[in-house]
Amino acid sequence: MSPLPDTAPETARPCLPKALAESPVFLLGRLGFELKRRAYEELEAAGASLWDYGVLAVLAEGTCGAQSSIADRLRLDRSQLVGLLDGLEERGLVERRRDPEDRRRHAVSLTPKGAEELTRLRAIVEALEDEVLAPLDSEERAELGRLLRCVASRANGRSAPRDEPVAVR
Amino acid sequence: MSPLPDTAPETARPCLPKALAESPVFLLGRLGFELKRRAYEELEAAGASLWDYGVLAVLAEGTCGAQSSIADRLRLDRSQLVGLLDGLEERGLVERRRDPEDRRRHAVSLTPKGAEELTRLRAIVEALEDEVLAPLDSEERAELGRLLRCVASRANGRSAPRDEPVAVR
DNA sequence: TATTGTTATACTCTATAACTATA
DNA sequence: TATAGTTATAGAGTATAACAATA
Repeated sequence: MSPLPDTAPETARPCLPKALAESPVFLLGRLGFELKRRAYEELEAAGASLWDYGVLAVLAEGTCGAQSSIADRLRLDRSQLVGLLDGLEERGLVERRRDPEDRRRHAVSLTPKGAEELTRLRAIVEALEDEVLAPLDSEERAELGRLLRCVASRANGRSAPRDEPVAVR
Repeated sequence: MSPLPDTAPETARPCLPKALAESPVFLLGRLGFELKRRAYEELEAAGASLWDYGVLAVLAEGTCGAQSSIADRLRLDRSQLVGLLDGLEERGLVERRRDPEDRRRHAVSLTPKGAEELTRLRAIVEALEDEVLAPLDSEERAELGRLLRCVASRANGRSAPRDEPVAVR
């Protein structure tokens, strides 16, 4: 009605347009993005990166016979992994050793110190998880998890059949 | 057991470590990120960007009395908005006109062509939505939407009280 | 010649800081 | 002086390409 008053009414509180705020996909995208940003931020404050966390988590499931297998699992480019492993190795969290049978390869494994670090980082991520999921009771959390896994499993199987980077961060 | 065979068994199919793949927050982050990437990609193929979509969606709810109000709603920096509006204006989708009462301000509004474009882009996003949510029946979709809104509303109210960028993309 | 790990380079997106014109 | 819009610059993150060693 009034021609553009000082503080326009439609922008009194900065909020997203309904069309977006109600779209599940938009919400998913925004939440996910924000979440990653926060995880990144908090891990960084703890002296690590989200990628570090991913790498350590992969190695916790067993030594990797080649660096590229880590990269593949995280859908990370090999060249990016190099720097990450350099940092982790310097900090004594992982160990690279040449494969005597194929001297091009490096077997990568977690050191005891690396396992400790993973525990520490996991605690940080879990705290974030608790905080973000706080508005949901345990039943709702389980349901959300189920729905997400359902969506994710298809997205994995179909939308990234080859080399589409999915990016842990 | 066997010392690092050619294709290490634990990496037969490149998949995420369980610790990550089962974490709802990690799933949320990954899905959201991937989703945004795809939306960005598909809109770009249609000659627009995710930001364009956001800006048009904001304007569809009414003329904005100042560019900064658009930026605030999308949690986008003012300086970034300039280029976006330039592009949209060149394409005749939005209109900038000086506010006669405060000549520093530009009122921004959607043109009829812009409204059409929004419809077109919305269709693209909705198609993506359908595709991604395909594994869920309509009841599950509604439930997912409910849970996400629940989590998001708190995240908005709490985690970004001031100037934390939440980024449409 | 193909592959593993590595290094170097370029590009995209975003964050920050200046600048102008109005108030 | 403060604010709206704009422009310019720098940084992070990532993608791509070239490279050396080994197969």
